[in-house]
Amino acid sequence: MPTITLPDGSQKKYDAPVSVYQVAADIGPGLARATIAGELNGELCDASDLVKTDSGLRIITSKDSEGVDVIRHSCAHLIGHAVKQLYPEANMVIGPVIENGFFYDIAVEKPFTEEDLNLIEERMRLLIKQNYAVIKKMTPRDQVIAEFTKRGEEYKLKLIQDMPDEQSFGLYYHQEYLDMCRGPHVPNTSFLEHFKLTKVSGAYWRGDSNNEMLQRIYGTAWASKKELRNYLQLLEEAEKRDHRKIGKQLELFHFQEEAPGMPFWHPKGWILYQVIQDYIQQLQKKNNYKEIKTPQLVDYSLWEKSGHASKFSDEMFSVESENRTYAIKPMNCPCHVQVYNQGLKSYRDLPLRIAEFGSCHRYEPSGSMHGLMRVRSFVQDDGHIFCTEDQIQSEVADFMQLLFLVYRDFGFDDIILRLSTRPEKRVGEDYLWDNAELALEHALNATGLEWQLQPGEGAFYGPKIEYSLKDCMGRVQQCGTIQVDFFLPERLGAEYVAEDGTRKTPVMLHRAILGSFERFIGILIEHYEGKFPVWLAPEQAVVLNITDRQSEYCRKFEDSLKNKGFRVASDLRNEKIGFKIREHTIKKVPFLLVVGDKEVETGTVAVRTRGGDDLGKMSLDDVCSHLRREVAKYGRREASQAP
RNA sequence: GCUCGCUUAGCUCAGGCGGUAGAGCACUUCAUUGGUAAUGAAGAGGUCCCCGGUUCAACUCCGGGAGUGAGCACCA
Repeated sequence: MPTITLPDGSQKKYDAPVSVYQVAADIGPGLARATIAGELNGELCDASDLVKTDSGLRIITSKDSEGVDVIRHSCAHLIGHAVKQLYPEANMVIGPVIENGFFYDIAVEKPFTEEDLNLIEERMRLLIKQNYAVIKKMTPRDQVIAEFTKRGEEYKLKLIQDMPDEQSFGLYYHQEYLDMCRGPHVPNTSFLEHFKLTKVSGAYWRGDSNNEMLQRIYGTAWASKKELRNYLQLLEEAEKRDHRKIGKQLELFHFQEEAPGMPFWHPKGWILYQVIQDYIQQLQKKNNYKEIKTPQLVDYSLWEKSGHASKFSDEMFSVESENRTYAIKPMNCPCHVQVYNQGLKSYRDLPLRIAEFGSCHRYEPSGSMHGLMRVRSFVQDDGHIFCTEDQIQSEVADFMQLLFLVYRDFGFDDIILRLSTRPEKRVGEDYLWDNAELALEHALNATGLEWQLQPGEGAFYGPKIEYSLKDCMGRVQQCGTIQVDFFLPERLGAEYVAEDGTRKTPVMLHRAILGSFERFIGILIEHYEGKFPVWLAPEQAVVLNITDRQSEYCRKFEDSLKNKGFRVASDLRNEKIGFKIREHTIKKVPFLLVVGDKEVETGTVAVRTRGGDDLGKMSLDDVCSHLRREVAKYGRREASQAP
C-alpha cells in the first residue's frame, strides 16, 4: 500500500506497487509522455521501476538536468545498437555520460573512419525513428555472465569481474541489442532525437597507456533541437576564436618545425607579452616580492639533489659540455633555494618572497602540445615564498587577494577554487600536513567564496590550491596555484635561525597567478577573440589619411600620441579610406583616427572604434584622455569594482 | 608516447584513375587622391613537408621520418 509524496507535497495512495510511469500518467497524460525516469527517495530510477513502499518521488523529464543525462546515456547505448548491427564483430566496452554529451569505447579490429561515423549516426537515426521501447530486466549475476559469454562480449565480462559483490545487474534490451548498465535509461528511443556524433578517436582500455587502444566515439545530445543547435554553434564559435588562428591573423607569434612547441614571438605578440609582464612585475614589486634571475643551465647534480631528476629525467632537456651534463631548467624552484641559501637567514627575514620570470623548457610528449596552451618553452610568473609554518595562512591569504585583483583586471570574474589534500604517497609528518591543510582551508574560508575539495590530489610534497577561471565561452582554465612544500627546502639545505637560536627549515610556497605567459596569452586571445582591451592591444590606434594632403598632419599626430606613451601607427598608403578601415578593423585595432581636410583645418581627428561606432571629432588632448581612460580600465568588466 | 587524419604559392584552399599544378587574398609595378569594412589593370611568385623504394615517368603509389590536428595517456 505505497503512499507516494510528490515534490509539491501532494500525496497519492496506491493499493499495489505502481510504476513511476503509472504515477506520472495519473498526474496527467502530458507528463506521462514526457517521463524519462524518476527520482525515488533521492535515487534515480527507471520509469518502469515499481514503487513498493511509501516514498518520495520526483518525475524526471528532459527539462531536468538529470533527464538530459539519461538521454545522453541512452544515446551511448544507441551507438552500441547501431555499431553491433553494422559491425557485429565489435566488442562494446563502456559508454558513459560526459559534459555536454557521451561516448562509447569499442574494441574493433579496424579503427573507425569518418565515413563509419556517418554510417553509425545514420543507423542511430533509423533506430530512433522505429520508436522502440527500451526494456529493463534486473538479471542475476550468473545469467548475465551466460548472456554476455554467448554474445562474445569479452569486455562486458571483464567489467562484471570488476564488480565481484554485485549479485544482479540491470540489463537493457534495445531490440536484439543488449547492454548492461546501472541506468536509468529512456523508456523509448523517441527521446533521443536531438543528438550528433562529433568525433572518433583512440582511447586506452581502463585509461592506461600500457593497455590496448580502443575506439572511442563521441557524441552530444540535448533535450531539444534548439539546445543542440546552440551547442553546435558554441563549438563553431570556439573554433573561430582559436588562438592559433587569431595569432596568425594578428601576427602575434608563429611555430615552425625546427622548434616544435616553442613559440617565435612577433613584434605585436611580444608587446602583448611585455605589457602583461610589466603589469605583474609592478604589482609584485608593490607586494614585496624580490625579483631575481637564475641560470638557464644548471648541472644535473642539482636536479638529482632536488629529486626532480629521478621523477622527470625523461621530460628534461640536457646539454653536454666540458664533460658535464647540464639540465636546461624545467622550473625555477631549486635555483630559488640556492639564492635563499646565500647568507645566513634569520626568522626576521621571513617571509621572504622571491619572484622570477624564468624561461623554462620541458620535453613535453609530442601528442600533448597544443598551440600556446601546452608548449616546450615557457615563462611563468613564478614565485616562491620562504616562511615559517605559522605564516602559511596569512601568506596564502595575501596571495589570493593579489590573484583576485589580477584576474579581475584581465576581465575574469568567475573564479573556481580547489583545495587538493594529501595523497597516499607523500613526504612529511602527518601533523605538518594537518597544519598546512588547515591553513589553506582557513585562507579559503576567509575569502567567503565557495571552494571545492579534491581529496588525495595534492602533490607528494604538500597540499595545494588551484585557481581556475571561466572564459567567455564558459570553459574552465586552470591558471594560478599555490602549493605548500615541506620537502624541497630541507632537501636543498635551506635553513633559518629561529628566535631561540636553533636552526630550522623554512616552509616553501610555490605560487603563480597567470601560470605560463604562453598559455595565459592563449587564453586571453580566445577570451577576447583578439579584440584586446586598450591596455593590452599591441596597436591602440591607427591614424588614417584620406589623401596625401593630410600625410604630414597624420605623422605629427602619430608622433604626439607616441610621445604620450601610446602605441600608435599611421597608415598613409594611397588606398581608399574604406579599404584602410576594413584592414585595421580586421586587425582589431581599438581606435581608427581618420584625417581629411576638415580635420586638418580644425586640428582634430575623426574617431571610429573597431566596433564601427563613430565617436566624433576629437582634438589631440581629447584623444589622449580618452585613451588614458580606456587604458586605466584594464580588462575589467563594467560591473566589477575597481580596487 | 599511442590511434586516426592532415601537410600543394606569404595566407586560405582547389586539383589530378602516375605524364612536374590552379583560384582568391597578400606582394611588385602602373594608373587612380578617393570621407568610414575590399578602385582598376598588369606582373612576379611552387623541391606539391623530408628521405628512400616501385616505375620509362612520382606531387600522386609503397616504406620510413618530421611537423601538425582531434582524442587518449602525461603534465614537477
